[in-house]
Amino acid sequence: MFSAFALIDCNNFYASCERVFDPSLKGRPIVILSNNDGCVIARSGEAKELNIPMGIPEFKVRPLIKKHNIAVRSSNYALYGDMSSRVIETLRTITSDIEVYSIDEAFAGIHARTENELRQIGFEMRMKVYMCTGIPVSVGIAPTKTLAKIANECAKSHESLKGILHVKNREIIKRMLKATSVSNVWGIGKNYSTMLERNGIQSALQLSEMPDNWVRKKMKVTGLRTVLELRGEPCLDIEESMVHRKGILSSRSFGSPVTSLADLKEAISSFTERASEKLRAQNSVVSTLTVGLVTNKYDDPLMPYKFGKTVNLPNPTASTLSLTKTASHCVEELYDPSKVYKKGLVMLTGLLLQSEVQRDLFDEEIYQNRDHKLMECLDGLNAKYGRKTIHSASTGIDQSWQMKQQYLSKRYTTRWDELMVVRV
DNA sequence: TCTGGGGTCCTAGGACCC
DNA sequence: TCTGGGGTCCTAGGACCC
Repeated sequence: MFSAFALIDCNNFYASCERVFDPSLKGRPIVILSNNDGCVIARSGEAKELNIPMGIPEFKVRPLIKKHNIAVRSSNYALYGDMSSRVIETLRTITSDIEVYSIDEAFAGIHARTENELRQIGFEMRMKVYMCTGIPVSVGIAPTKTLAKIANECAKSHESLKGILHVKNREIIKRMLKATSVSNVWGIGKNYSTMLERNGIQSALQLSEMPDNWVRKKMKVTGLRTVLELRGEPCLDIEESMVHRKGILSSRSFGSPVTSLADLKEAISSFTERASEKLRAQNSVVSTLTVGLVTNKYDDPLMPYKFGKTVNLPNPTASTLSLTKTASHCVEELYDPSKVYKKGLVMLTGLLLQSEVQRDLFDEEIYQNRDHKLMECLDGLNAKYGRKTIHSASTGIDQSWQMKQQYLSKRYTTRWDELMVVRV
């Protein structure tokens, strides 16, 4: 029996999603902007070729966009999220051993009787996902996750490989690592690659040949794991369920600068509502809430621009009502009328499973008793009739702080009223 | 004019305990 | 001059990912 790790990665995922529903975009360069239409966060192959950098503010490439008639879209997470689940569902028909790693990537454990069959499985994944969803994917297959990541990169960048690379023996692995720069290794970020290059280490192969204790000292245990994986020794396994997150963050830049306390409270209420929905979705309660307000960090780089307040909750809860109240108090304490706010955030940490919570001896109106049923009812209605059917009045009506989404495409797969129209 | 939004893991150091 | 020794828990911050 032969086993290996496969990494399945959607090619230019956001751009590909837009293309599935708008064929006029085929062959045309596309960029997708971050929330609030701030930065470029995804590009089609054509846009990459035009040297539009990842993460660049949109206004800096506006001339280029005009010049090359580049299509621009706001992030449409309703669409991308749904397409992502369809890709995963398709993969699950091939193997159940799947770890959803991000919105556009999944690891799979694959097993076969021959080496050749492993590669066949990769082909099947690629074909089937494209047929069922219209999304092109690349597949890298290798003895460890870290090597599968690199194999995937190669599969994507070398046309002759037709979107799939299976590295099975030492020779091929060595060749691949020699051609991979250390900064492109999964787990090696900007800081480590600068440090490594200072020490004369440029390729992934060189890194894999460094002594264990040196790596351990310079890059901690996580770095050592990466190196072992490069040598073909698996340290990371497929993690099938990541159901319970350890922290929940809900934050947004405002569509336009906010100065009034009332607007801030609305915005923070709205973020709190969203965060507590996520909290209840994983059957947890929270014991620590942090509210943050952010001003423009580019105004004066020497001045503080982040202001936060953290509250430990005596009774862990998942009630939107009680969390919103606490968050509002935090805003009142943080608020400075002389400041112009750009962004707000709500962070929930110290999450506990609801079933594990210790009840407070003296508090009779704890979450389990009172708000729990109300929240259940509210979540039920929103699940049935769509998000925000019922929501807290404290989140405001006109929501002038809402983010900009000037170039949003339709939610083709999740809204009846936004279905694609086909002419006959 | 204009600069994203989520997450994870690990470690060092302080607080506190006996 | 000199100030125990061994733990645990928590938090902040740094590193990374997409």
